[in-house]
Amino acid sequence: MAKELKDVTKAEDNYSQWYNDLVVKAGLAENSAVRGCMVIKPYGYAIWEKMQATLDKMFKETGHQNAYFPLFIPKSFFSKEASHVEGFAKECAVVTHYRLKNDPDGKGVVVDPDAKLEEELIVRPTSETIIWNTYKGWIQSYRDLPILCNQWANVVRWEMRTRLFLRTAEFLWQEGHTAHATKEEAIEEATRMIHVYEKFAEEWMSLPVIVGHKSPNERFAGAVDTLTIEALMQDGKALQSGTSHFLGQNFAKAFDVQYLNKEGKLEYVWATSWGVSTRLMGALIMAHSDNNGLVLPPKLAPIQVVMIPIYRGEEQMQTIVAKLRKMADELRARGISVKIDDRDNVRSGFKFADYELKGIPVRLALGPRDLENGTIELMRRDTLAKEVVPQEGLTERIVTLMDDIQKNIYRKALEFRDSMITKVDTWDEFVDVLENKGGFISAHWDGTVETEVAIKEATKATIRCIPFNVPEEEGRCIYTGKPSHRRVLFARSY
RNA sequence: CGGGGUGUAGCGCAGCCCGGUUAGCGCACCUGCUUUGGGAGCAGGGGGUCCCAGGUUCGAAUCCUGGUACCCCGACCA
Repeated sequence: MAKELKDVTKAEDNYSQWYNDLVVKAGLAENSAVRGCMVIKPYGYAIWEKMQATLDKMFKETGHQNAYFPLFIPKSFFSKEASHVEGFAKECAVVTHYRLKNDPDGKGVVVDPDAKLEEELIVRPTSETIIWNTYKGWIQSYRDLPILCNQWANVVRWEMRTRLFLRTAEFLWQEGHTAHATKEEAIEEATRMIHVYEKFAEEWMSLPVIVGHKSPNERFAGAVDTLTIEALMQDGKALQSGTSHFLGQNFAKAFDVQYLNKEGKLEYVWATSWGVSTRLMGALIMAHSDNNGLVLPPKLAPIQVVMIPIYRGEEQMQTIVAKLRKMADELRARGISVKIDDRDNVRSGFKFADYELKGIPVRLALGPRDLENGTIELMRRDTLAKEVVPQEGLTERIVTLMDDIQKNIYRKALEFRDSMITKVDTWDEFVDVLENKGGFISAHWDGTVETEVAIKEATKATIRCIPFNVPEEEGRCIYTGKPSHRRVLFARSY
């Protein structure tokens, strides 16, 4: 069959090809004509919109407001924070001219050399610099603080290698940028927001994540501390799914943002920034999908219930569809999104397969047999289990089922994730687990950047995070044998 | 930027090595009939700058040279 997916369980050697295939066939996105960019198709965008709406609400509940800052950043802004420029310089798209003209030698257009910009503009890879340049004008006194802004935007990072959703040249995201009077308040904000992401991942995406600190080498360019949520994909690779940075006074100093405190003394402002992107879509797809396609958690599924009439002849179809409409209305009244697929140009078997591919949580099929018996066939996508249930009480059953499915998907992902955290105390074991099992490796590390880099070079594994809740434990570094006070999590990652 | 692969109908591909009628197959699409409880069947039909440019040749999808795009694997990264 044209739409058949490869077997995911046999895809270890090329999981990313399988993933790509799924994203395209499920109608989420496709590669665009522009290098490294993607087209997000309506179905994929509908999922992203649900994510957006939920996150946006959570941000507002924690006191934040939305704002918007320019797409273009003057080049000089970038050089103001040294480690920031170093981190992003290699992947910036640069605007050098502002006009085209007809090609004097013939067809088409060329860049007009007379239209060269005095100062080049960078297409934002992230907005710290332009925002802090703006905040400078907003902040004079402690009464102006805190500033708690979020921006929904696109950013561009000219990556060498791209993958749909996980790493595209242009991607959609939100970036929160806050300014505070004290260090403690900024740290509290960064911590609060990583927990917002944690809650969103676990409760909406059914995606278990590990929350912790990034190691110095993995830290955001310009941050004092980076907090992260790390998820595990089904191929055993980790995915950084959201980050929240404590920026210290680095950007305040770079952009000279000071405020007058109650005592009349000038002080530099403390900052945070935090973001999640369309990469979350990749996490959602890679964490839950199976050989039949996507598996969407009900809270993020654009369509939660699909109804398919089974019929012979026009007359029977009318009767069945009318019955389905009534059921659909009842479900909608309970806030459940329902689609009735009464197309008669495709057969029901095709529809079944197609909605499974798209990950619709619940499928209902109503046919002549059910009309006689007062029943309906119900299938849940997460387990693929089918049962024939009475029409009586259907709405209540489905309301409960939505919750069940949401939790079951989470539980399944959690069991897998936990089974893929391996405690390791020797280097041989470390290498063996990486090669043959994958997943997170909980091991001791001497705390130095040199060791971290050496391990990365030897194995491609990086420190994904130093979990918040990791217990103190004396041990010896897996690589150097030097003393260590706690385990950290290593993994190969996307 | 290095290594590998692929560009032929909307999609997936065969044909190329060994040049030769009107370029072919599956899916999709259109029309009709029969079907419809797990990806329908039959019949008819539409759709092509064979990636681009140059060269060899009586003749190029096929051979040669150069370009280009995309995919996979690395390095870089959310």
